[in-house]
Amino acid sequence: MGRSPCCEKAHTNKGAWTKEEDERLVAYIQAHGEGCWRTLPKAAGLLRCGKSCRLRWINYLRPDLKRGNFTVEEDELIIEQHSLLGNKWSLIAGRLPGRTDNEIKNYWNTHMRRKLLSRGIDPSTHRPTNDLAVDSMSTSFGAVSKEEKIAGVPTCKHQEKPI
DNA sequence: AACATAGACAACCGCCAGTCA
DNA sequence: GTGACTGGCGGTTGTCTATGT
Repeated sequence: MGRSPCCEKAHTNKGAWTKEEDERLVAYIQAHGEGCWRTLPKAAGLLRCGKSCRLRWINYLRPDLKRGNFTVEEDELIIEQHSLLGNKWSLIAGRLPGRTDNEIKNYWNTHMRRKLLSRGIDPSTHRPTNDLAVDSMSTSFGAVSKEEKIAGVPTCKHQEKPI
């Protein structure tokens, strides 16, 4: 069928955001709210894709973000939530005020994986690493079945979204 | 001092699900 | 009921910095 691209790629900037772009985006959102991401870049005078603006705002520019190191309590909460939810980063982020899904995902993939491995725990199954051979296929997290969702495992869409 | 490697994190890509005409 | 559009998500990549040799 061929989806239409989310934006005019030929006329959009890519890569790292400049300070000026950040300022434009923040100023626009403070004045008009988040609104429609597709039209926002044009309205704000940014040569960026709407998705890119959304990501930049959510992951970096939002005023309620708590930046800096994760606390021990946050570490433990992430491990606990990951063992329950798997790679549902947005859900985990919803339980950590001021943290974003991207931040948690990066933190997991760099720090936490190694931390768990050093404890002898497999980061994807939360089982002892020497206990892995058995049914490792069937216990993979991140692949939540429709049945599981219907049965009450919270879905990420439009739920528990941090503002 | 120069280079190589690893670590950290920002940003992009493709897919999926919800909404609406 | 159907298809297009949009927002949102998770996986992956790219780039910059720190550390080791």
